[in-house]
Amino acid sequence: MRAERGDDALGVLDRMTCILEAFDQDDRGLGISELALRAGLPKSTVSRLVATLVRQRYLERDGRLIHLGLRLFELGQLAEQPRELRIAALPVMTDLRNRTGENVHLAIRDARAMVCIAMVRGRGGAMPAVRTGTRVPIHASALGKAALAHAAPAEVDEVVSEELDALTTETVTDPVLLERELADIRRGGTAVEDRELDPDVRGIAAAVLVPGSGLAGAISVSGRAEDFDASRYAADVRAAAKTVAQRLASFGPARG
Amino acid sequence: MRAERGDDALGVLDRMTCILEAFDQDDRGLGISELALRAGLPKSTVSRLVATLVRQRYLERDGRLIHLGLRLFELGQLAEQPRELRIAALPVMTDLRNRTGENVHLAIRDARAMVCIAMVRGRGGAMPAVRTGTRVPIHASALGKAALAHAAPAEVDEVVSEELDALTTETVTDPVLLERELADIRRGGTAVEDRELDPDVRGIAAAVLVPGSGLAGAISVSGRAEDFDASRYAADVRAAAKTVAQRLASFGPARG
DNA sequence: GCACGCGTCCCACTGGGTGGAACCAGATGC
DNA sequence: GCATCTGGTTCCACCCAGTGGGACGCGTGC
Repeated sequence: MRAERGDDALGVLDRMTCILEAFDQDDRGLGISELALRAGLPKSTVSRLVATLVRQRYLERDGRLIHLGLRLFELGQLAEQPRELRIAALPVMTDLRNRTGENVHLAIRDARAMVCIAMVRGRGGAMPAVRTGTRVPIHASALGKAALAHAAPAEVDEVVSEELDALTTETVTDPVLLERELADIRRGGTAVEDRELDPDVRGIAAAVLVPGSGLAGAISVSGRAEDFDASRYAADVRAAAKTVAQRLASFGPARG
Repeated sequence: MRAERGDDALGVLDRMTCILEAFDQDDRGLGISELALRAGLPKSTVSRLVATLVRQRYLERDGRLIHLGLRLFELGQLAEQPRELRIAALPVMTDLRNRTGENVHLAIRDARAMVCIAMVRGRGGAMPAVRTGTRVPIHASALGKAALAHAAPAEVDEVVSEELDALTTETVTDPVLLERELADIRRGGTAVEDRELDPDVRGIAAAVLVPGSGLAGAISVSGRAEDFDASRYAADVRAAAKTVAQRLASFGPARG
């Protein structure tokens, strides 16, 4: 009954990962047994490791329930890539949201997904489709398509070749159509998305491209599908992305 | 040349902590040697552990430079306490910022500090004194005082008895004065702060108190010291805190 | 060229980590 | 009341993952 990982040479850190991984979006604390089950580890091991992790403050414990700890949140905020981008982008995002009144998102590409690292809520109170810290599939969002359009052709092929799953009836899953769309994005500078991620949301995004060091992320404006006119915001989004890139470049020399 | 921790029975997880702890606010990546130095661990050990942590994606590596990884950011966002509070508070914060036009912060208490978990930038573009993920001393901020006022008397004593350091000339460091102020806060429902944290910032905050389960955090409005009138926002801040508490309570039964 | 600093690899040693089983605590039920 | 169940902790003999000093290789600068 070993832990279920491809390569079964697992050290303490791998076990720890299994434990931390076990938590997801929306559970309110797990007990040791449940945790052991999800992590695929013996209860005694989990009990011991959890005790250590609680001492280290990566986990918190409230009676029998275990939670991810505040310390983890703090550490996460120190992560460089999101931190720098967020600092560069926040004022620009706020400005963009003031101009448009819509929800504004900032995300970083990670493999086949975009990780949302900041958000400013619009005036309308439209429930944002994406929350900070969550991932969205790269092919099914304006953010993702904007980013993907500026990836190396080989990478694009790799993403596109894989089976693209449809999140709504509108999601573009045809490789050819998607590639064509990416070409348009490269030309026009913005990517649009029409109910491809959430049946009630539309959006428009632009990539944040830093001259020396390439793609840093993407920024988007989105709102309720009924009354959202993407074309109206294109210029603003493009300008915002450019400003963010400039600010980012001015902070310090690109790394790598 | 052992790692410098009070109790020197250190396992892998403790070593890992030493490594992750080594990163701070504003460095742009560390080399193995520098990291080993800061962590107080042998270079070979650090090299090996870092390799593992990179595999686990807690760290990222870009040539010789090591960074905290995106995965850590994602995990951190899953931490329950900040997540729930943030979800409950964000729309309310946005609304509060629209009413006031000033920077709005949300924080959670942790021992002698307040950890900022969300922020909405004001209209004025005043540089916020506090960023998401950072800590501010509990006695030197509106957020902190609002929270502290609702802690158990024993806890208050514990905090107050310790030496309180002055961050500016205005920071309240006298225990007696502070206790008196806390009493006022309990009475009036809001805490004010006048250049006590940053010589150019003033603010006002209210505690988010959830009936069954006590203090969940604090919410504040702050702005440039010159033209900031705390009293004008008192009612709004109080109302916002109350709304957040209600939303939080409505999400699910209190834990613990 | 030589010396220096940085990162990785090697390898004999050992104690931190393991996990099944026993144990304990509280809740439920008849 | 006793039996039972579920969830968490502790025990302890076994052993392999992790250790770290030192050798090695690489790039850099004097």
